[in-house]
Amino acid sequence: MSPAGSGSGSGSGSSRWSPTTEQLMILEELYRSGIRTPSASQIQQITTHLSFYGRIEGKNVFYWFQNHKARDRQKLRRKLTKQLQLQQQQQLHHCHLNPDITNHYFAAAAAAYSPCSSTPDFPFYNPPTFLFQGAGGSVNTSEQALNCAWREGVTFYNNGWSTPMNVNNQASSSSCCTSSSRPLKTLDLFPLTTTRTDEDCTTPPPK
Amino acid sequence: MSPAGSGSGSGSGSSRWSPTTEQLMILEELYRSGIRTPSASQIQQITTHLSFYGRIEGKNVFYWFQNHKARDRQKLRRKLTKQLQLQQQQQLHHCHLNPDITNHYFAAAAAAYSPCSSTPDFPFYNPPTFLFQGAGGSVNTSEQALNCAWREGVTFYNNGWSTPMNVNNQASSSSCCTSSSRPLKTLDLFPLTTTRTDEDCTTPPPK
DNA sequence: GCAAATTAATGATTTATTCAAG
DNA sequence: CTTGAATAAATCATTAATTTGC
Repeated sequence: MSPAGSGSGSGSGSSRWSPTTEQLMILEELYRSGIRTPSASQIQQITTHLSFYGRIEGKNVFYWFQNHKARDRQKLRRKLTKQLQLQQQQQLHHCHLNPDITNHYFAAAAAAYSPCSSTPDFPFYNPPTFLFQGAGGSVNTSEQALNCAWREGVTFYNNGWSTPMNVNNQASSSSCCTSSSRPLKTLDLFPLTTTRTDEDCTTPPPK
Repeated sequence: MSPAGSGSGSGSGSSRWSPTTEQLMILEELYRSGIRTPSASQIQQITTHLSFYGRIEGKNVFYWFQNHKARDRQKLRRKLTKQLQLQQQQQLHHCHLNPDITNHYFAAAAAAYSPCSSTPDFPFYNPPTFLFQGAGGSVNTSEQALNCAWREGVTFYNNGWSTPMNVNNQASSSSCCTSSSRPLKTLDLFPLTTTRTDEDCTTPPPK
């Protein structure tokens, strides 16, 4: 899908972000590597990193993971449902099991766990909140233009979102609202070297 | 999770906000007066105003409206459902309608709209997005300690939330991350005079 | 080939549900 | 049991693919 070089935006002010292929690839890699609900600081890091490949904001990253997770789940669910129906039909056809037990949930779970299913992770059964560290936020945001205005993010109202955000990346440790001093423990989402370790992202701590 | 700091700097760290009676009264009045989903700047204003009566943060205001709206709705719904069931039972008893049509939704809607129902607003059928203005955000946040860190708000992770936030109110137009210049159109949520106009809040623009 | 029309993907918002403190 | 906080599900809305008639 989306061979769409999509010209990487270019067209400037389109109302909604559309990821460049590179951004998409990285996001998907992160997702595959286990990230599902990145923390605020992770989002910051990812955003900063991806902004090298084109215009992007934190909320885009946030939404992307939200949606990707949800739609993955939904896809899986749909598949299972279909599979289940088929099985039931076949069973009814074949050996005429008594259908009154209806432990569907069990069956579904079993189906989910046992068979092929090349995908390495079941979003559902992942620990919902991982990737925590005390680590604390207040990453030095590259997006200094960000409105501090409190909750521009949560209400989702576009009121103040359109951050100009120079597509420049990191640099600018403009301690805009940075709270005093922090460890700033970098999470190694993206290793600082250029080598792509490909597997180092966010191996979630046991919790 | 992460009771982490939370203590808002001050030692008083109870992990969750509980509104003072005054705060609650004001919030409820605002709710009654029609506010359902306050915009970011409204939240800022409300927060600032309420912070006079005790520790409070923007997210508290946000959540309060979210929950209040939702639970109002749910209460209404439950009431209607019950009412509906009663009616149906009675009807079945009385005139024995054929029950196979099952346009319950319709019935429910009808019931919701037509009869008494003293509550002035049906949350469901409110225009989902109102309270828009170009107005733009970047209110001069009183919470200068706010982490600009992008999305501390959206992910909801408490990572960086525990804003010290001096309970002082406005003052300090510490243009922390304030984007350049803005109209700062004050919305008159709280008229600067002491007279309470009681009806001036958020008459949503047609869209 | 190429736009207008249609459909499929998917970014962004809102609503419902769940968790847990008091 | 109430209610603040957080997440997941449903929904809306816009953009990209795709089709269709020319």
